[in-house]
Amino acid sequence: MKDAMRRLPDAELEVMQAVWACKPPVARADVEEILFQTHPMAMTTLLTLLTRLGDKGFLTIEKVGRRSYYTPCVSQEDYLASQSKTFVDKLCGGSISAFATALCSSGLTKEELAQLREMLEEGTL
Amino acid sequence: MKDAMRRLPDAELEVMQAVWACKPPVARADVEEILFQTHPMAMTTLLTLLTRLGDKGFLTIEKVGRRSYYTPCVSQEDYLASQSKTFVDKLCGGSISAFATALCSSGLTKEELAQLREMLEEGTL
DNA sequence: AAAATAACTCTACACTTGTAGAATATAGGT
DNA sequence: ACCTATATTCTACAAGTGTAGAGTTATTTT
Repeated sequence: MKDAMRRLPDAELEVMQAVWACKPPVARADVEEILFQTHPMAMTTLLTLLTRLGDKGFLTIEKVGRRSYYTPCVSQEDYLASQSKTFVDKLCGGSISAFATALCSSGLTKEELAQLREMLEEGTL
Repeated sequence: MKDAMRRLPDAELEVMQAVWACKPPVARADVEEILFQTHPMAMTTLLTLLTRLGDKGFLTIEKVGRRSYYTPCVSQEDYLASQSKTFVDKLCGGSISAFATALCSSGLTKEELAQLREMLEEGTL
């Protein structure tokens, strides 16, 4: 489906996830508040990462006075779908059985694996 | 199961995959031959990557005269298991349903998804 | 309107990654 | 023992990543 999409580095991904968690358009302060729980960083660091995400085409940045507002250009669903494909292709060499084996010994609980199986069952989802 | 294991950068992963594809201990030339198909690189580049994999604890390097032999310290299965867990945790925020949705829209064929579901069914695998 | 404040951009720097030439060391032939 | 081919290590460098201080600009307060 989704064409291979550039993989975001860890810090940018965390910022992106915080943005996705908000109703757009998103202010820096919103993102900051969410990240405060999991990955506190200097305000300028956050702004650098937001700018880089804009450069990479993951966010649209709109300026109003001295404020900037950020809106995702890529949905979390599309990003995850793309990365899932990349995972199976690049890491598992395209082998579904290798992927299944990996999942079974990944440390996911039996319940989680059962849940996954069931969700895959429900057709196109 | 497996503790979170450092994620290998793309080039190192490709080398590691080539090493995994051989019966250990593996000589540089063996790796080179496999990589020639998919990712040709200068010999010294390959040697740099092998050394870095040694430094990171993914390979044991044994010298015999001027030759070096490489043996994986981490199995492909363990690495894949670890990265699968990381994928669900970090990218999907631990949500199996997000993961399932991602897989369904990843571009994997209906058949591949069915195969995955069936392999998850077979108990511990 | 000047001063204080707040938000963003610029600059910076250390570390990682991808890549490979130069230098070194060693086995093999003569 | 010497020269040569060759396998590995050193050195190097550009681009990417994580991080944040210094500088700039625009809003708010007095």
